Amino acid sequence: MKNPRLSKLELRIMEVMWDRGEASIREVQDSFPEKNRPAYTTIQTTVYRLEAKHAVRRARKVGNFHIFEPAVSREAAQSKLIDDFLALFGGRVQPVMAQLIESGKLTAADLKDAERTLRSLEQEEK
Amino acid sequence: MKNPRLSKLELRIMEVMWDRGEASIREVQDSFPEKNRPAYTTIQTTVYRLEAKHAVRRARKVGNFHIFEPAVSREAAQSKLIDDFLALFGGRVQPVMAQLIESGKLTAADLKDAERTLRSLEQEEK
DNA sequence: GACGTTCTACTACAGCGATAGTAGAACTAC
DNA sequence: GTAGTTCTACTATCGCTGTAGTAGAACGTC
Repeated sequence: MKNPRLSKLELRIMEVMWDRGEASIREVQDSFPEKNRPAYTTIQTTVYRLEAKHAVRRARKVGNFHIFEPAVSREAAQSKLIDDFLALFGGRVQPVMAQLIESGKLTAADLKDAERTLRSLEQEEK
Repeated sequence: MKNPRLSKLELRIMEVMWDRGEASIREVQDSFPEKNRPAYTTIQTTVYRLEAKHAVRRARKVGNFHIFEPAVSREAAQSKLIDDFLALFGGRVQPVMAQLIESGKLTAADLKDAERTLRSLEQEEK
């Protein structure tokens, strides 16, 4: 129940919540490009499911509509996502890195970046 | 149809195919730990679905059973997997790396490794 | 060649996610 | 305070995945 598994659409909705701090169903729907925008009730159903999973909660009511806010952090959700993904590779990071490099998705610049991140994290922990 | 999306169980079955080059349904089933081994027909159904997706094909028949072989490469399948995953992060590799580092799943040693892989790949391309 | 074993081909079903419709409540603008 | 708009709560459906059962064919052993 805590740190639930989020689907693609659910995650897309959570992004809006995380970015804004809170959002109504209408706001979430409007955040989709006009072309390819799900029906209001599609978003609604999915937000309700997020609520059932305790990923969002109703923050307050304005007029006749509810405003929702995240109940899980972006970090926690992304971490869960990555765990699930790594599990498909036997939980090992190495094959993922290899595949990323071979397909050209991970460049030398990305690696430099990663090293910087790592070092600054190490710094913090001291 | 080419480079299909594979589910967790499908992928687990493909691993056996890739490792051995070919396998019967029985062999695939036996590859699961005794504790937590799906029913024979569960594997069978899933192999049939892989066949429908053109991820495996029937290589030959021995006695009254079929032997299957991969029809997509591990690289292609993993690449698809990673693409789908990255799409959840807006197709960008950076947030994934950051999350991996922060959660401690990606260490300095892993990064060194990755650099080596990258360099040897660059070498090859010359 | 009869018997038990193993496999195939097919069917079934439940849970989840994406999708959206409908009825009725609530609100807003006159 | 009535009319149109918007939202809620609920319901429905479809495709995919994991799960497995059943009937009958094929096979191996004596």
